[in-house]
Amino acid sequence: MANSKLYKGSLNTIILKLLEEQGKMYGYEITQKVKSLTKGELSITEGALYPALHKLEAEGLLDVEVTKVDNRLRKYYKLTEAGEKETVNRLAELEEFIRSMQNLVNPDWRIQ
Amino acid sequence: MANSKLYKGSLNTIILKLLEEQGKMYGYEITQKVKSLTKGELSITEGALYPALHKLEAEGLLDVEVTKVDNRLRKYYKLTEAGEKETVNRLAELEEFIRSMQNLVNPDWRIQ
DNA sequence: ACTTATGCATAAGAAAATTATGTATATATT
DNA sequence: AATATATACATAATTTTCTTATGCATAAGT
Repeated sequence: MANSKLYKGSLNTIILKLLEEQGKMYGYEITQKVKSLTKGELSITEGALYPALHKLEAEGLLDVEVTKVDNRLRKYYKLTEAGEKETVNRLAELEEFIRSMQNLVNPDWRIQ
Repeated sequence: MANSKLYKGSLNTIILKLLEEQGKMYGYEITQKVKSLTKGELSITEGALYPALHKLEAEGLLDVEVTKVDNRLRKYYKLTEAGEKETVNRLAELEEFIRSMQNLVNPDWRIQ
């Protein structure tokens, strides 16, 4: 993965944003969604994703619902109320960060 | 620093980009430049900056020139030829990364 | 039969920061 | 004159956040 080193620190925000958008998702689904949304540019490794989900749950930002589909386990995650609030904050931070990065590396870019 | 956790992985690219732009810079100057360019949004800590400069130098991407100004030490860094080539690659990667992140967190954004 | 996809998880290690600390000189403030 | 802030470098200890490797299990494709 070309950009694998670059998304450090934003994984949690990506997870929260996707859950805000999609309502509920399970781990494997998140990895596939990120791949498709970024046309393969970013892939989340399982070694990063699952610990991140567990931590967000421990922090009270996510709720889990375990189900079985086709005889296989699925753990659906969704935002708690606290998670919804926190998502707003983290997204604002990430967007501000992206703008700052753009100012640094390409001051000519403009956001419409 | 609000966004301090978010630029992980991009510090080296930021350094290279600034040196490409400015020709030569010293460490303290880089910290101030990043602050001013991002209106205080990003600040590079010294504990991150100096090891990064040393590493880039060890990799042959930077050259150093030590001078004394007002009886104080300054270490001016500039890109080597290898550094100039690498800067192009890393900037392309970072820009691609930024676009990917935008697709994830705000698909409505467009780059002009 | 074998491989790939789906789905979870964790441990070991590496990378890249933060935080804390240290040294030293110059300038501004009280 | 004393003190604080700014300038300028550096490194060690620690933490955060990944990657890589490994493991288990079922389903679907070849």
